[in-house]
Amino acid sequence: MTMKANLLTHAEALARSRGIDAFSYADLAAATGIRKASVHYHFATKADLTLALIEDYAARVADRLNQIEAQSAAASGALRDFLQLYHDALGTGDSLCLCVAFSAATDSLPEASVTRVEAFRNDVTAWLNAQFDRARQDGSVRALSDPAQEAAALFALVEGAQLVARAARNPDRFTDAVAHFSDRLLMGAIQ
Amino acid sequence: MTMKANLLTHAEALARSRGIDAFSYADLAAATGIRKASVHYHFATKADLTLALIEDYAARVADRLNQIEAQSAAASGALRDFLQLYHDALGTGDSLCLCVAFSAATDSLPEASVTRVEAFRNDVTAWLNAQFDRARQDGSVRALSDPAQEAAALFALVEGAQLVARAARNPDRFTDAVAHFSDRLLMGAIQ
DNA sequence: GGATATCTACCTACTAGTTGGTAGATATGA
DNA sequence: TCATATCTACCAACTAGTAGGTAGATATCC
Repeated sequence: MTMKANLLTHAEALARSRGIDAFSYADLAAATGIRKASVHYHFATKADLTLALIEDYAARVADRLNQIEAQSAAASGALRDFLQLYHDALGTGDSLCLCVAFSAATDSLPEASVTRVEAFRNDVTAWLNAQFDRARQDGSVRALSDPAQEAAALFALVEGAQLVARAARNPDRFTDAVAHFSDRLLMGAIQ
Repeated sequence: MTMKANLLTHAEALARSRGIDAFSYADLAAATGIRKASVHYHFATKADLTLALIEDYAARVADRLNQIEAQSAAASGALRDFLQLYHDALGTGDSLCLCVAFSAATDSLPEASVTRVEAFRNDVTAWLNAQFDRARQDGSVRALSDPAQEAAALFALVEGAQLVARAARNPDRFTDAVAHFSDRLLMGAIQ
């Protein structure tokens, strides 16, 4: 792995476990074994670093969502995988998805990153919307209402569930919070 | 108002709009017109300040929830007031409820405050649980499942909806995210 | 009543450490 | 030789927190 990729990996882990405000170039230098000035060589400012973080993250999540959509036989299956994805992002309960971490610290983020996070949120919500549209066709979600409404609600639910689970340092809290929604996903023969 | 109360008011506003990490004793001194050392006179350390903040906040919210419960003729009315309370906490979209702000910054909080926030979260969830129990009696919530499950889901939903609305600087996003739940609250003759 | 002592609420001036960021030298490999 | 990647050594600005002092209100004792 290149040092740049290595720095991004460590920065992402730090941002997700501590928050963007709560890690420094010194932390990053210590984690990778190079000097602080060398970190600045790869990411001139912290604004550059946060933007690289969110872009890298958004690309990976987009790939994963496309993959989930392609693999799923019904909307319910895709939504179940989506819940699993956000559950797994918690690790042992000490890590948030980067979007939650960034949303919580909007004020200390440069404008470009704020805009990029907003675009990411919109993309994920649009993906959820598409799944609920599918569900309207395949009938794999019980008691379905308006897809856009469902998408907004589910996105807020998983973000909030992550926050609660991480604060309690217990990933089971995520499962508890989404249980009611999970129950609406039908386990039809096709999935 | 005493200077101590004044400091708490400003500190709460700063914590809710910027986050706990993102305001300093210098900011607080500037906001209240006294010197930094005088802020330390009232709150010796930032740990003391955060604990005072959450205790003050928890007491006020508990009072408000008791009031809501007492005033409501049906569970659906209490839950509607609860949604309104969290909606209003957003202001014009630049402020979170203190619980969300503190949950997002668990790592930079002293242990005592983390514990206090956790207790607050449990209290609010218990209150929601009680409302869903009531709903089981008065039938004012449509498609009701297990009260504990509903409480965990609704709490995560409002926290996530706050995060999304604040990141987008638009309180309407909160309303969108909770719309699906709102629709389940019956507008019976008793409320 | 008047002296003494204590308390509240603030002050100026400081410390030790951290932050993001820079200048310029040096090593490494194509 | 030249670009890439690293280094040492710094900087100004900020952080929470401390030391030591003061004006004025309030209590206590003779």
